[in-house]
Amino acid sequence: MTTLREHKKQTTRVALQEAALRLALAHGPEQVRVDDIAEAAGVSPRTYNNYFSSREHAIVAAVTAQRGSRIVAAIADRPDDVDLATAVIDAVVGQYTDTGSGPPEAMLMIATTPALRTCYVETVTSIEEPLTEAIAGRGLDRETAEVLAAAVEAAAKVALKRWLHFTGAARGGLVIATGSLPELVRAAIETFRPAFAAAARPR
Amino acid sequence: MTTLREHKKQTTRVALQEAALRLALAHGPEQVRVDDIAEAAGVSPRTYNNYFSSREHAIVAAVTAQRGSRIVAAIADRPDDVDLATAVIDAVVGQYTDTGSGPPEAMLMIATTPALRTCYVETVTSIEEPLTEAIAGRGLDRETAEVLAAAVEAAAKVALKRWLHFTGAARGGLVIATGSLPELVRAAIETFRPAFAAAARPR
DNA sequence: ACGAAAAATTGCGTGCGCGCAAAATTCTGA
DNA sequence: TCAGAATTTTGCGCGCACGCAATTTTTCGT
Repeated sequence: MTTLREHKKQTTRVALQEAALRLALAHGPEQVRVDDIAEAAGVSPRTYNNYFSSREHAIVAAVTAQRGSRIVAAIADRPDDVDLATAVIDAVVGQYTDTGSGPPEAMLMIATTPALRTCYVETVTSIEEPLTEAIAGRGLDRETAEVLAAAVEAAAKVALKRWLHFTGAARGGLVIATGSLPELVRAAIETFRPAFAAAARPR
Repeated sequence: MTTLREHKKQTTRVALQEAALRLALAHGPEQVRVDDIAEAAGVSPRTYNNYFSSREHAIVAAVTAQRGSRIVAAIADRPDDVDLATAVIDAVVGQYTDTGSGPPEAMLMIATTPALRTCYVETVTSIEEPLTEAIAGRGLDRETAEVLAAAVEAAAKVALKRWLHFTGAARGGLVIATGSLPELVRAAIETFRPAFAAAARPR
């Protein structure tokens, strides 16, 4: 087990995330350059892009880091007699509960900054592959698992966009009555329960 | 109807698309810079980015331009007694038939160039909004329509990735038996037929 | 037909993303 | 312990994306 290397990589990755979030919260997200983050993390600017492919990525990653692994764990921990749709929905919804979303100011900043908002929604993509594995692990063939995982991901994105839309609009004083984020996510994914049921039925 | 303006915009947009595709096919996609495309279209480099947000976008747009409007038309042209799922699936699948995909060399270039491949898959996103309208137009509430449209889009992306993966792999001499693109798209979306059925049922 | 309003084009400046090759660091086997 | 292999970090350079403000083009009311 090669350890020193992986450990160091993980360390600088976390250092970059935390530096990025801290600086963004302190000076405003538009005011922090990649060079600032790199310097704060004690690393060269070029190295930043070995870890994150955009300026916003590190900031958002500070909040969304281990989402994928948490979801697979949540699904795996569920007894096998729980039907697949329920297990998946609960697992994904669980990731969008207040707990574990990092400091509350962070989410506000992300919701009110267009570039961060976009990046945040895109990170939902990171659940696709683990979700596929988890679904395939419950006996569905891989092809179907991929499509269902993609659908869940898409539904989560839609829910997220709605929520961010309203949260962002709240800045302008206009607040429309709408569900909480977990409720929105659940309702959206629930649309596919019939598809899960049909896919789980051996044909 | 303000016409001169819109007409001119449409003209330069098309000029940029065609110039981009032509140059990319001629010299290879990596060898053509934004400035080259702009010059070939008789427009300033800065203007290029008023029309397309990335270097690859114009090239891909030359092939995918009016996909959204074609899909809504295809759905609208279907008699109302055809069930929604069928109408949507046929409409989307119809867009991935050989016809209308532009010159065949173009698709090969896109399939074998990573940056273009990524961009091409992303353009599927452009069907989301029109698809939402079309579905909502058939009597489903907007919320559900959005989620279903997103799922269809996601399924199409998965199918596209599979197809591109194999097409790309064919370069390396490894060809795995797999369906044609339309068949892949159809099979993927078919997964959601139950969800469409359940959503169409008034509750 | 003309002048003001609206909108598109353009040049400029800045920061970003990344390929490449050299330098530094870490790992492996003897 | 140490030399060579493997991997990571870094500096450099290029082209891209885009905000901004000035300029040019198109539209519209009279």
